[in-house]
Amino acid sequence: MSMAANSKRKFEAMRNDSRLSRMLHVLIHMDRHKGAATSDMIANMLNTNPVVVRRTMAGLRDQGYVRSEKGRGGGWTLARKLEDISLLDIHQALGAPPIFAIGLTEDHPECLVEQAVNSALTDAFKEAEAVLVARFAGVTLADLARDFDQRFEQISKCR
Amino acid sequence: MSMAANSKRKFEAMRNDSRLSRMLHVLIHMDRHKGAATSDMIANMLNTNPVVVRRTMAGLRDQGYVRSEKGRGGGWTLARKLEDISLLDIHQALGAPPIFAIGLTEDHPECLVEQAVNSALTDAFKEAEAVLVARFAGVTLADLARDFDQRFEQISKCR
DNA sequence: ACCTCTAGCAACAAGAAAAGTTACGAGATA
DNA sequence: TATCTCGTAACTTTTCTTGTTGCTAGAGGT
Repeated sequence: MSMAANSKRKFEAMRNDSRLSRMLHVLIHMDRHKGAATSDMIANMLNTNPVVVRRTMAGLRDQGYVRSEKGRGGGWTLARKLEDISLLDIHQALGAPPIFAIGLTEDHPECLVEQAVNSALTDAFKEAEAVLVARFAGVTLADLARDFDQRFEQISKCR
Repeated sequence: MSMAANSKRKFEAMRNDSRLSRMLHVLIHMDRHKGAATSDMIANMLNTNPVVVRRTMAGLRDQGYVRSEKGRGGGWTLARKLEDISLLDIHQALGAPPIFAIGLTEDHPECLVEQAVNSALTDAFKEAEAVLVARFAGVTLADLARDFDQRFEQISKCR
C-alpha cells in the first residue's frame, strides 16, 4: 500500500493558476506537521499527483524557502520561519506568473490609437499590480497562521 | 474582390484576453471613420475574422454602445459619443471577464488553513480590483482620443 | 549487498478554453 | 432578384496547464 496515492480529480482543469494558493496552504501545513512531508502526501492533500508537487515546489526550493531530501525518511521541509516568508516571496518563487488575465494587443505598434489605448490600460494595470504586490509583500505566512489560530479558537468557543 | 478579407494570423493564440484592448481600438477608429464599418473591415484591422468581430461586438450592441445594420451599406456605427463611454463600460459590456489569472482553491472548504489563505488572497485581489475598476471608470474613450491627438501633434512637430 | 523509499527529470497524454472557421439564415438595398 | 451585410450555431484549431508514465539517482534500513 506504499504507492497508492495520487489521482482524484481528473476533470475540472483549472481556469486559474492556483499554485500560489496551493503552495501557501502546503507551507502552513508543513510548519505544523513537523517532519518531512513527502510529495505523495502533499499530492494527496492537494488532490493532485506527486510529480506536479515536485514541479511546483522546485521553485520554492531554488529560492531557499523549502528543502528536499531524497531517500527513506526524506521529503520536504521548511527552510525558513513562517514570519520570514511573505506572499510575495512565494509568488515570485513560482516564477512571478502573470497576474492579469486581460492583455494588450501589439498588432499595430505604429498605430497611434493603439498606443493611446495600450498606454491607458498599462497605466491602470500597473497601478492595480502595485497595490497587489504591496499587499502580498505585507503579509507573511505567520500572519496566515495567526489567522488560522483565530479561526480555530473561534470554532472551539462555539461548542 | 469583395470578400477577400480575413485570416492573416493563424497561430499565436492569445494567452490573454485582449478583447477589451481590441474593442477600444475599434471604437476610436469608428468615431473617426464616419460611416458604417463592416465586420470584415474591422476583422482586417484586428487580424482576425468577421465572425469573431460580431461575436465580440454583440455585447457592445446589447448595451447600447454601438448599433449594427444589416444589408448593403450596413455595418457597425457608434451609438454614443466617446465621452459617454468609459473603459469600465466596455469591460462590462464584454461580460466583465475575469481580471486576474491567479485563482484560489476550494479543495477543502472546511480546512481552516485554506480559509485563512483564501481570505488573505481575496482581500488583496479585491483591493487591486477596486483600484483597477476605479481607473477604468475614470477614463473615457474621449480621453483616449485626446491622447491620440497629442501623439499625432507630437509626431507632426518632429518633422 | 540488497531492497525500499524518496526526489529529479524528461517526455508524452489529456482536458479545457479561447479563437478561428464553416455554413446557413435573415434583413436591407439597389 | 442579386448582393451585401449581420446573426448564429456548430465544428475545428491552437495553446496552455495539468496529469501521467517511466526512468535515474540518492539515502537508509535490513
